[in-house]
Amino acid sequence: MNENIDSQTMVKILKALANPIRLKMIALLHKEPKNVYALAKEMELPYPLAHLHLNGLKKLGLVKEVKTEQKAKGLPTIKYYAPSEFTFILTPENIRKLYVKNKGERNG
Amino acid sequence: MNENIDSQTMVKILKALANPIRLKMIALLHKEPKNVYALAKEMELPYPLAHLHLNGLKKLGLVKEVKTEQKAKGLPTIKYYAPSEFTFILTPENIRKLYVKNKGERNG
DNA sequence: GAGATATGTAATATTTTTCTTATATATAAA
DNA sequence: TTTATATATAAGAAAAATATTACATATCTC
Repeated sequence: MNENIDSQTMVKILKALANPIRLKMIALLHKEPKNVYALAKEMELPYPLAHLHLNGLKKLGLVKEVKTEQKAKGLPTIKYYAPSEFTFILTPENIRKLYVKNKGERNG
Repeated sequence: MNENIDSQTMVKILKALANPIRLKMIALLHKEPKNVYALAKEMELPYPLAHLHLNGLKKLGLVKEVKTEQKAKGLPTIKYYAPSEFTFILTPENIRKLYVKNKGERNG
């Protein structure tokens, strides 16, 4: 799956994705990077709610700021987000591996 | 990812896996099929809680009954569970596909 | 000036999830 | 006869997640 991720982190990532709003956000941002305001409009959500959900994804590194734009001085910088290029392969075997502690394996 | 699964079902599956107890259950059952009582003891959980969590996984088809055993007549049948052989590949692209409605594509 | 654009946060309220306690059944072992 | 084995469910309590409302800032268009 993903390099040395532990079970607690995996639970956090799964929790982040296990929500209809956040999952759809990933889908929409993958189609085209968007700012929170545009995302909120498109999804018909109040801005603070959209901001809250996108923030959760951002904190876990599932989405990233990919571009900024300032239309005029004084106006807030518009921030465009896109999903990061994650790949999580969920199988019983991979889930089991999350609990096999990885004692810092390295070459050298 | 997985044959014609829709976003709502995916959210349910992710919710089921996005819990430390349920995720560990999958890991433990993958190592070796177990009954709920044994699982509860091993995880140091009260039986009703273990039963509750395993039931959630069972309802979604993430774990299955693989063997039953009755030690004596009158005694309850011991039910052994193991994870089903699921594979969910989580990528932004696969998540996007969840929202592209699949108009019953078939051959013939 | 009102409404739309655009950001962000805090406080509260609501809803959902999770956990505990209690109930019920039945046998074997100590 | 108490404890351990083994199942299952329901009710209520506690905790966490989710959603709303309000606030603060700033410009542009109508």
